[in-house]
Amino acid sequence: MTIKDIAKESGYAVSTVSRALNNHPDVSAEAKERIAQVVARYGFVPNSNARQLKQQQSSNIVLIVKGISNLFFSGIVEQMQNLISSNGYSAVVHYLSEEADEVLVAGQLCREHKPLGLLFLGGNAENFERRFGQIETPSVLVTAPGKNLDFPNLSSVGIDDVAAGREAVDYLFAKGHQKIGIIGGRLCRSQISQLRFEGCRQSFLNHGQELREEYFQIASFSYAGGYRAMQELMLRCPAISAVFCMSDIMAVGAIRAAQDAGKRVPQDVSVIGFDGIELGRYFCPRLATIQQPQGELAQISVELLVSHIEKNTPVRAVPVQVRLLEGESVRAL
Amino acid sequence: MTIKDIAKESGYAVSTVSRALNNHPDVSAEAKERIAQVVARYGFVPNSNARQLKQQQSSNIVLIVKGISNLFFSGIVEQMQNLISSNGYSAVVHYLSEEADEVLVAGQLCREHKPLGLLFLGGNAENFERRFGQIETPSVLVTAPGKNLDFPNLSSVGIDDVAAGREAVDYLFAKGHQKIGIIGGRLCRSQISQLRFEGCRQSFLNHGQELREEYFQIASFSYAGGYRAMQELMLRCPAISAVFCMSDIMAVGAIRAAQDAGKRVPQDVSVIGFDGIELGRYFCPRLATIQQPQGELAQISVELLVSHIEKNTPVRAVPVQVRLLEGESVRAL
DNA sequence: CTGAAAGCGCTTACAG
DNA sequence: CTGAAAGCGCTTACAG
Repeated sequence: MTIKDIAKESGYAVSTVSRALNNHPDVSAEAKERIAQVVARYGFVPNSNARQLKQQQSSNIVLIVKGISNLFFSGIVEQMQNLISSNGYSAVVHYLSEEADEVLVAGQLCREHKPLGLLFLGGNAENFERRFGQIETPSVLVTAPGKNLDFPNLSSVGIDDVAAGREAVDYLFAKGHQKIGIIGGRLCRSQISQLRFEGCRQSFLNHGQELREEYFQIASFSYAGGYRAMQELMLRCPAISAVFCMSDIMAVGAIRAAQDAGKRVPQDVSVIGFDGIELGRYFCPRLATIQQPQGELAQISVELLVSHIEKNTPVRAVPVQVRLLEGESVRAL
Repeated sequence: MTIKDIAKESGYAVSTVSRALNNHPDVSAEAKERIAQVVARYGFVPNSNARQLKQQQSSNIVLIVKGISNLFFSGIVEQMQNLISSNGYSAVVHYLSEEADEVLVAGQLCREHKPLGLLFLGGNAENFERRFGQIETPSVLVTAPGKNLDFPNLSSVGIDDVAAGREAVDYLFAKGHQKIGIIGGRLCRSQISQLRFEGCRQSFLNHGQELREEYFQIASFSYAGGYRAMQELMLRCPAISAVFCMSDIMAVGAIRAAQDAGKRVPQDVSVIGFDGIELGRYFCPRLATIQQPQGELAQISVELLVSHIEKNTPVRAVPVQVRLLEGESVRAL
């Protein structure tokens, strides 16, 4: 069943059928009607490969997501998909491992599939600096620091990771904690870890302390990563009374490790996470966390992208605000 | 940059370039070499729209997933993506809401994109009975009851939901519980809920009880759904000492509701979940649950699909086994 | 408002 | 082993 069959069946030429199918203005009401009937009768759907080949682009917006098991991202992806559909485009999700070079992959995807736009969830500024210049597709970098990235087709939306990291540790100091541990990603490999760590350092300085190396423990962004890191930290620095984890998932793992070591949270040790995923509000104890605004992130990114695609509006770097959720996992000393 | 440019640059005809690109046997080593160099120099990637249009099909295997926030599915999706890539195909994930008709959407996707194969994660037998006949693409129905579905291009892989539901409740009886509540999906709309419920009913009968209607509470498959359902249940049947939730996510919500009502889990009320997601092993208390074998489900489904595509092996209905994880959320009375 | 025709970038018989 | 040519199913100037 092709457009040719529809043409034959309806008595119109293929060009007219094509125009009717695409809602072009100059098609008579009668032609529209008759063609619609035939289309409906056969449940015809145009072959998108042919259409896209001809048009030299698809109607797809590709989401490039680093880490499928990232609960924080999956909440955003869900909302983005809805927004993209309601704008008349199709969302295609492409998952990458944490280590993959998202910009390299994006370049290949563009040549292969000619998407209309790209949404990067997570990503490293270094990769963008190195090879984003080759990509001409309108893009938005979401929840990754896009500062200093100056490309005519790259917007960014995200929080201030330094300020957010500082806020987390400030909160622990405000609650009277003095021995504060940090669990986060490898600084040389994860830019957000680096920035949040810098925020921690500032908070320590502001409170008259220096952030000693042994108080920081590297972990992968997973339950198991948080678990092992907390074990290490408790062993190495048993005096620690509070820990800041750079993701809620890590915080869940860390809390479990504390409990398995016979410590209660928050009575014996306090934990604050980062992201504000839904799980945190059901976990026991409810997670204290720095919440990123998922809804805003999704909405602003899609808006920026769509208006760039449709109206060629200039790119922007839009900051969004975090919010401290107190939860139940931090106690005042 | 097209195959034509590569042809010009390398001095060969487009047909030779195409053959070289696709690793066809009868291309001279020299031609292969020279063409590969040009391809590498320009970072050329063939336009997949053109290729797929010509070949009348893509190299895509489409995953149709009901519910993006379904943690149980996302674990499987991750593994499937790896397996699909390592078999030389590309995985495309398409998320649907719980209410969508997956078979209707699949039909459209097939006409539009001509995928090589379809993997359904979740789905309702009724939808398949009604319109799967129109789909000719090799397919596998994963983790949804495919019994009695007799199509020459539909395999299925999944657990025995009746037996699994029975096992969950049997376990609670074995631990001495007598007043047992059930939280699950709407029976008329969710087939797995129906089957698991039937298993519960059998367990009750085997233990000389009848499963009374008020002991069952409908919920959506979410944290919030489990939370509200547990509130209802505690209000309506305060004598209940144990609850079986038809998903781990629901169980997390239910436990939180119990604790917010001042009850400890498992001391005051026991909870067992279903699925065996990673979170359950870090939640406090560790979740008792009926674990579905994610790895096996992913592996067997992809194997069935690929061998059907490549060697036209006949379809099969493969059962997999669940495993009871005791966790810490159920106590013996 | 409608139709005939060119062409998007590939693949693949067919001929040599 | 290589090349010239047809054609996949669409869209879109162009002509009328």
